[in-house]
Amino acid sequence: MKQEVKSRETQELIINKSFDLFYEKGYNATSIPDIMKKTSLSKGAFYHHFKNKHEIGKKVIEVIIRKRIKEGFIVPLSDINNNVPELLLDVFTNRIKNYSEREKALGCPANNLIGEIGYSEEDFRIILKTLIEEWREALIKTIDIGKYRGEINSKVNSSSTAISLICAFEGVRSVRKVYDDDVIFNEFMESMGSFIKNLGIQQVS
Amino acid sequence: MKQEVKSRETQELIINKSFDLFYEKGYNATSIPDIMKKTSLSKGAFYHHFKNKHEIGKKVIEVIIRKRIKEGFIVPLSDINNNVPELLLDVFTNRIKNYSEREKALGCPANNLIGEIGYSEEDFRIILKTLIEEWREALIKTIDIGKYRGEINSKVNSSSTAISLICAFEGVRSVRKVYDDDVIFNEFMESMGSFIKNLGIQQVS
DNA sequence: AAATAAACATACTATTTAGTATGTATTTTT
DNA sequence: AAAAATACATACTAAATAGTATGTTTATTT
Repeated sequence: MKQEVKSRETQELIINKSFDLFYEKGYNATSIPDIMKKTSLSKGAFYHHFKNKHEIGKKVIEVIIRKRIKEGFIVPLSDINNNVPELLLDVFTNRIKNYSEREKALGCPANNLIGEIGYSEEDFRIILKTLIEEWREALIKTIDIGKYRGEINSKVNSSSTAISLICAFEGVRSVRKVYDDDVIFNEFMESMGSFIKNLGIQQVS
Repeated sequence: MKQEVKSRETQELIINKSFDLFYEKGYNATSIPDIMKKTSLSKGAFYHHFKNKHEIGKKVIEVIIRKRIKEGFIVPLSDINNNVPELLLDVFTNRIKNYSEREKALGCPANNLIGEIGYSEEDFRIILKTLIEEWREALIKTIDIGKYRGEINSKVNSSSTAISLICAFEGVRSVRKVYDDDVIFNEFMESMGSFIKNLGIQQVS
């Protein structure tokens, strides 16, 4: 029992530190020795718990990145007392203001990983796709609730709107990475704001 | 004179093949030996023409990626006989349909590179920022022309709209990478289409 | 045509890397 | 309490890597 706890703690430490490094340096640029330095553990510890680098990559996506998307973008949508456009405005614009300088400069961990995978690393692609799908489904549900309540125009296509919100958001976090100020975020929030507000009024066919 | 031509041709070959590899495998995952295999040249040739890997990275961004953005997204905007919303619709949605399977699967080369750079590689960041700025300025001009002609609502913020278009577009090319079909593109085009059409009509304040 | 310089090729070094083999201390099981 | 298994650490191997040093051939200059 005591051993089980220790084992889990070690694994979590390795996963967390791996995430930090992948986020800062990228997946390919991070080596196993890099991870071991950060954890103050040995290579023996790593290979006792994980099969190889690919394995820790998968775990980081499945556990850490998934948790971040869930807590940052899916859970906040369940605050259904709030008006739906307000909710979307909050999740996709207001929250940007609270990002740390580090988060602004490093962008979205999921998106960074997507950028790194080419034809290779098919495993990563599939897990990341699942995460995006979970996010998208939650958004569709929220938009549908908005329609039902009359807060969102019934002509709005929930599915395509959901994808556009995700894409625009991932896009701005990516583009922001090349800037060293918040101009891009501020401009984006203005335009995104009117896009979301427009969901409530009559659309062009 | 003959030598000068040969030299330039060799450099161009190395730059082109490097771009192909960076696009397919990513910058960090591509080694100098990888590049040399693709060009059928030797290491001596590489280091005769370029100082190091970083140098070729810069050249690829400055020359190839810049050319792609210019030809693909800036030049088409100068077709000012066309109605501005139509022009934007063409550049940001219709053209997606003509992408090859390879381009769909690999996403946007510039965006992939942005994803890979963290705090490191400050040089790349600055060049990429310049490219985005050039793109943005061209878009702002186009939108302003649209306003002047009455094709775009005067209340539209040209600058924030330009950034949003770029972000959304980069975002969808990124998100598309994790899918293996065109569903995301199609859904995006619908929503992006109504966003652009909305630029022509009355906005919510 | 001799001297020079440019355009490469080949062979090497030093470092880093993923992954393995083998050890040891600590738990857990029997 | 002995045996076995777990959680690591240390020391290694083999391959890959960026970059250099030193050729050799071809073009250019004098």
